[in-house]
Amino acid sequence: MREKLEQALIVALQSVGIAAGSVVVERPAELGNGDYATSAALQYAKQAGMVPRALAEKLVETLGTLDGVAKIEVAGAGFINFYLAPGVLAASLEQARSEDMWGANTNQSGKKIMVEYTDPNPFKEFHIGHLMSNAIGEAISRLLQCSGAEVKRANYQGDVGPHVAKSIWGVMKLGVDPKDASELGRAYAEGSKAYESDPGAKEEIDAINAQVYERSDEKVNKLYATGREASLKHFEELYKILGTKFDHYFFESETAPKGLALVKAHPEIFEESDGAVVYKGEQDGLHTRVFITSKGLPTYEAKDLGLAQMKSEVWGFDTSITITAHEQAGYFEVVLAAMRKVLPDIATNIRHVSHGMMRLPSGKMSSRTGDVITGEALLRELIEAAKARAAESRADDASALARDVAVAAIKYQILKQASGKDIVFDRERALSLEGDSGPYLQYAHARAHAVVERARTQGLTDMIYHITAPNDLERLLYRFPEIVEYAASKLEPHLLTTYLLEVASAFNSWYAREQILDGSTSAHHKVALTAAVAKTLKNGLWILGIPAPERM
RNA sequence: GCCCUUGUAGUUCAAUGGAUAGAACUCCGGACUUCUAAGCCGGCUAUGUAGGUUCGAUUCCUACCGAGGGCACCA
Repeated sequence: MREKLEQALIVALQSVGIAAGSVVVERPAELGNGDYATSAALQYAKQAGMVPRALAEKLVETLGTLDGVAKIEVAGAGFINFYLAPGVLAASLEQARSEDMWGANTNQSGKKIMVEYTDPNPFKEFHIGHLMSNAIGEAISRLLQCSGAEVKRANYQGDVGPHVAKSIWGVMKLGVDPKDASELGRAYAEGSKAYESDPGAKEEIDAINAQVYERSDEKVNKLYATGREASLKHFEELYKILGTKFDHYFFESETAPKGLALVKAHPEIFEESDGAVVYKGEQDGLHTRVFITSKGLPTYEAKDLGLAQMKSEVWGFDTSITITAHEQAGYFEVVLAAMRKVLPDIATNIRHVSHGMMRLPSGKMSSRTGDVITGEALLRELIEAAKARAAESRADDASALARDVAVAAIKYQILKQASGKDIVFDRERALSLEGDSGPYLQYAHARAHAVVERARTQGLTDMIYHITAPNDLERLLYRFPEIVEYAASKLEPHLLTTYLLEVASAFNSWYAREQILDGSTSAHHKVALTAAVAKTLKNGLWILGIPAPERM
């Protein structure tokens, strides 16, 4: 429809002697300004030698009547607003009501895309940053799936490296149980502190680090195997609650030897400096980074080269997207610059998406100092907060509902804002289940679902009528597929989140005004509209990775 | 010092270069013997500063001020 209007406008402009390469037809923010609008008249008024309003009127006259458009009018300084024909809206409502794939598109059809996210490290806490990466990564994966792409979810975990050595050292020192995942986080904090303050401990930890790579010490091997397994098992429980199912797991213990080999095979690209092997990023306007330490161990940089190679070996992707916090953006650029030389074919298909960080009002969280809110602790708190209400709800399983509501609350808080910005974590706000929140969307969905169910038991069929005067809700629903497309093209889930809030809000207002099951003939249409709302919210929430319970 | 991100109501966030800058939380005030009150209706308050580009700037450019992050053997 948009393209059709743009084409018609270009033709109309030509008739007044203006060769416009392109015109922009947009969605007015206010529904009162039509379903589509253009400011072309304002843009080209000068060129046409006319006042904007006169040009706009001239264009409207030239456009005449368009198929699917009920009304075209000039407004404001010279905007041209298009109002869709009721039949067009009715057709899309019918799709919304009846089609399971409502909202999906085929823009990325046939594309194979790997999305890597969450990336927690065994032996460390699963903190809020991982929750953030998980929420964003899952939503992006689903946006791409809804665009027709074949998506594989990947999780890359650091099971070797200094943090592991610190944790193992802490386990030995504190004598904690390595089978207990939460104790490992504590052990890590202990080891990390000692590493900085106690030279003796630093030496021991460095030794353990080498032993982990070489598997040379029985006791360390055993602690390592037990702790690694406990961590990974613990993470799986969280993924289950969060609704993520990974297709591929990569580990630093696997990427390390590959990365090491890649760097060593390219002495023309990497050079030695102070005993380490580095890549001079200055040649690309960046900075130098170490790929192999002076002790001969691969750093994260080298491992990432190995990872890229592994990824393309396990699955021939068209694009691989890595989602990390913004603090790694600079690092990633250097790795990518090096990768363009070492693995040029793969590097062109790698994309990095960075998001802001979760901050405490007091400042940055740090797992090294233990100043963190773990993802698990936060989820637990949220579930507790949701329990009282869930117990009074209509849900068959109150504890399952409490969990769904908790996941919605935290994910919504993350996905409602543009991904580049930091999120200031406010406990009270996160625990709030009202207003601009995930549960608000869930509630609107459950409500709509309940009405449709009731209509079914009454034997009332839902049917979209040929609308005479479309209301805001009907016009809003029409936009859903476009919003999904737009959010997918930008890899920005928040565009969908804010839209769903509008839909839920419009539905709640409408619901408060209208009696839906009023026994009149229009009840058929109102139930159908309610079903369309339910489907839109359900599909939209699915894309965001937020559960949509049917009863609350 | 250099690089990246970022400054919008008291607070947390929106606004593909457009129309009266939207929500929510907080606070105040309402409605309901009707399908779910995690809901609805009404009220208060905002674009860091100074220039520039443009018919039009929260959005683009420049400078300044503030915040966060990164910049050699951590991930």
